Amino acid sequence: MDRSKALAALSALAHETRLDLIRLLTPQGDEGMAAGLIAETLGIAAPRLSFHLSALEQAGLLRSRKVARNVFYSVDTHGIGSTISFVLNDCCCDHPEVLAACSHRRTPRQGEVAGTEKT
Amino acid sequence: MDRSKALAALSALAHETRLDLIRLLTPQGDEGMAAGLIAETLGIAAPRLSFHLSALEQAGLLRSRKVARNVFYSVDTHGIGSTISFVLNDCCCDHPEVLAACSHRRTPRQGEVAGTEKT
DNA sequence: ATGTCAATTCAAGGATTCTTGAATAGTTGA
DNA sequence: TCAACTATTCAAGAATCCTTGAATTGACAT
Repeated sequence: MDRSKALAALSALAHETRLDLIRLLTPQGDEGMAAGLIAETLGIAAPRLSFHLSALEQAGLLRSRKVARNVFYSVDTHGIGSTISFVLNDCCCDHPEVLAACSHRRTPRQGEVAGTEKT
Repeated sequence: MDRSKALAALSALAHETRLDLIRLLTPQGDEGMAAGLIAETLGIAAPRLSFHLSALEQAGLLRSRKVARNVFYSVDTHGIGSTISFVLNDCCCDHPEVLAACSHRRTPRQGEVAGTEKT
C-alpha cells in the first residue's frame, strides 16, 4: 500500500459515521448488509449513507455487490489490515513500543475477558 | 481509549504533513526533535508546523517539552498504539482476517527482511 | 407500460480545516 | 536594557468536507 492510498484510507476512517459503518459491517462478514437496512439500523438518511459508503469503498475499506434492487456492502478486511500495517510499518518504523502498545490487547486467549484495562 | 479520543487521533493521522511528522519523529525516541529542526528538515513554514504539531499533541499522539528556547516534540507511543488497538478491537471486533491482514508483516523475525511483499 | 421500490446523484448551504504573512510572547546572551 | 532567537498566536482567505431535500437511475412486479 502506497502513501496516497493509506492517507485516503485514514481520512475515510476519520469520521464518526464511517467508523459506525465499519463497526456494524465487520461482524456481517462477506455477506455484508443491504444499504437500506444499514440506513434503518443507524438511523441516517439515504443520501448521507451513500456519501459515506462511497467514501469507504473509494478508500478500499468496503466492497459492494448488487443483488436484485439491493446493494450489499461488506468490509474489505485486507484494506483495513494493510492500512493498519502502513501506520505501524511505514510511519512508526515498527517501533517496539508502538507495537507493544498496539498488541497488548489484540489477541485475548480463550477464557480471557478483553477490555478490562484502562487505555 | 474512548470513541471521541480515537476519532480525534484518527483525524490527526489523516493528513500528509502530520504523517510525515510521525515518520520523522518516531526514530528519534523520547528525546524527540526541536521544532526549528523539524521545520528545516521537512521544509515547511513555522506557523504551519506549529499548527500540525499542536493538532497531534491535542490528539495524544505527540508529547512536548521545553528546553531553553527550544520545544522538543516526541511521539507518544502509547497514544498511537491505543489508537490502532481501537480500530482493531472496537471497530473491527478483533475480526480474524483483519488481524491477519494487519499482522502478517508486523513482527519480522531476526534475520528476516521486511517490506518485500506487495500489499 | 406503469407503479413501486432501492439506491445514487445533484445542487446548495453550512461547517470545518488548512495555509500564509504579520504580529506576539518568551528566553537567552551581550 | 536591548537585540537576537525560537516558537506560537492571530486573522483572512482558500479549499475541502458534510448534510439535506429534490431529482434521477435502474430493477422488479403487475
